[in-house]
Amino acid sequence: MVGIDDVARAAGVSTATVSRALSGRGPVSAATRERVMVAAESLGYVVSAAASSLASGRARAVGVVVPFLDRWFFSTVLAGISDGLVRHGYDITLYSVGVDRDERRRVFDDHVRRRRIDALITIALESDAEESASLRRLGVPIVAIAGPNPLLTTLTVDDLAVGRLATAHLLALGHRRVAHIGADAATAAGSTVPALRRRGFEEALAEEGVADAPVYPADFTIEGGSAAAARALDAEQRPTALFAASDEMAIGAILAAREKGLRVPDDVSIIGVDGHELGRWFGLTTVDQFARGQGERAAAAVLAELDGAEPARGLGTLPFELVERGSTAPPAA
Amino acid sequence: MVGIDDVARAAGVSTATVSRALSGRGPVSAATRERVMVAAESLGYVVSAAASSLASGRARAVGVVVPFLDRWFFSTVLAGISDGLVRHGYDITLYSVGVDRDERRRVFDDHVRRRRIDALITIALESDAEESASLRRLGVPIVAIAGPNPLLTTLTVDDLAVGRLATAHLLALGHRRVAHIGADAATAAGSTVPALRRRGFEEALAEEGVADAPVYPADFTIEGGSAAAARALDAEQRPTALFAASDEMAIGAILAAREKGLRVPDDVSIIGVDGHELGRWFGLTTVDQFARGQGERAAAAVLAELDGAEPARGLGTLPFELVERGSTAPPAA
DNA sequence: CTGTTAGCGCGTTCAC
DNA sequence: GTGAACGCGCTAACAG
Repeated sequence: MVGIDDVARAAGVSTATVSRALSGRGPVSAATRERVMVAAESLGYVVSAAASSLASGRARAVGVVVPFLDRWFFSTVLAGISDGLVRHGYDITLYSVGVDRDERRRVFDDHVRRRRIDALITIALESDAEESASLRRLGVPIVAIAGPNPLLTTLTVDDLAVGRLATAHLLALGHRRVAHIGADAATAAGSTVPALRRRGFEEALAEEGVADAPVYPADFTIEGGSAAAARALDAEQRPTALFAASDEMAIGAILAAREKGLRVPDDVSIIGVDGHELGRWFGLTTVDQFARGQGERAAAAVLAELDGAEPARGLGTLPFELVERGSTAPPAA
Repeated sequence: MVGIDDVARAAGVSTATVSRALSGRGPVSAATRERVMVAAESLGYVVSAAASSLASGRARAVGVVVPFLDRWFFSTVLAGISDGLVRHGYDITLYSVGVDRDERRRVFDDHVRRRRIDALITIALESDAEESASLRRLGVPIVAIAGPNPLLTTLTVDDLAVGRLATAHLLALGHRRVAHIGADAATAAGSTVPALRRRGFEEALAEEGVADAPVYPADFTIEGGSAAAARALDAEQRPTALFAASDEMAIGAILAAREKGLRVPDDVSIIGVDGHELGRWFGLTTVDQFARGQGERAAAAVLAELDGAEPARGLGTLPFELVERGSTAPPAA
């Protein structure tokens, strides 16, 4: 392997100078730098990340923790993160964790901790106090794309507002028999993304005096959305509108409606949340949350902190926007 | 930071013994190992990956290179890889590269090379001789999920056969006016996945004596598939069946057909390739290639080589299977 | 089975 | 602006 001393010899300087010239930290005359770079290039030298990291404490790598890799939202956010980070020369170390608490502990306390990373980004992890503390102990900037968490720097979509916006859209069209597809009663108690969207739904309805709107729990997949919608549409008092807490569920709902011979939006209006690329093909009205942009912003936030900026603890508010397509309309008279 | 000597002191042994006890390499008495592990646990010690990697040459990390993160096939394969690797204690370093040759060079020659990884998995990279050589020079096991490449260990789907299978299905149903949505003429010359699928299409038709089947180039997205299908279905001699080289394009084709008021499969049969989870919702007949399984197999192959197995150069053949759903049927009389 | 010792390859003081 | 020397934290011989 060609090492730093090979380059030093070839350039007729010391290893210290090579290090300075190549890393850009510390003073080196332009001429020397040039000679070093030429020598390094012609020898095909690249620093050893391990050695560099050990000696400097920096790693040029950012850890990213996701709960799922094969769901649209997460892979899209990840793509945004990658874009933002790669341009600045950072590598990504990927950690995929499930919901199992012990597995999560193991990933955080072993894998993440032993690998030197300069910063960490988590997506939709909803870390409790213990996990947050464990993360902070890593001693690196952390950006969590998740609900507000005073213990971490969070990039947050106001999902309560998202839920209200979607519901308000339905109400404004004149719907009063509305059902929700999303968090079940148990999780609704917490402040996870699904819980907040559901609560936004309930609050918006309450303000309008609409009571007893049913909620059909589902797991955020097309399949789950379809099954939940099927139940909703079979109800005695069939709802005239459905608010699904994700686009994948909303698409499932559209498919379920079609299977029942119901027309969207004539017989039932459907709105989702996400801005899934598939949405436009279904004419799905949705609240777009710009997933890719979230990843890019997380990357930018992390880079800013690495540049010495103060951690913007809990300040990052992410945009969202109602996108009206054809799946919602006033209820049939 | 708590280091190995803290543990050594706490356990009353040398650092070498701690290293041996914790890594499991080298002889340690059960009693000593136990004491070391307790000490490590109570101190919250974890090895420094950088130091360990520097000293041992191993990194407990595998690099994964993908061309896209936010397309179903790639994120699904990645999920499979992650599953397979994480269970064995390996971390994943993720590299996302575009098609730009210079960018690819930079990623491979700088990022991948400087970071110590124990192995590399590439997905759909179709590396030319130069890139393959550059990869081999890394000196670690490499598994490429891609077309056969004598320079690398490849896990290959026989895409020529896939193309033939899909086309044969259409022919067996009695279709003779068939069109393909996939590789354009320029790329069809090569031996990329799209090119092979297209050639399989052409060969199967030729054998059946069907000539001049049109090909409509598209970019493997729903949108591209939809646009290509729209052109195909507007043709003078409208095809009775469409073979799209990916499920996303096939879904686009179904949507395009619907928009034109054509019924699938009554007016036009459509078949895809992939096994995209969405397929079942569209009743899409397809050739499933078990994306997640591909990732798992790549992980297993890499782990086997790391365990000392011989690189199975170019032997890995991946399964595929015709999945008949409702989007194909005999042509209308 | 265990301890001692010498690096792994580089970044960083500190003098010059 | 540049070089010498030390040490980052750990593992791999080698002795014992």
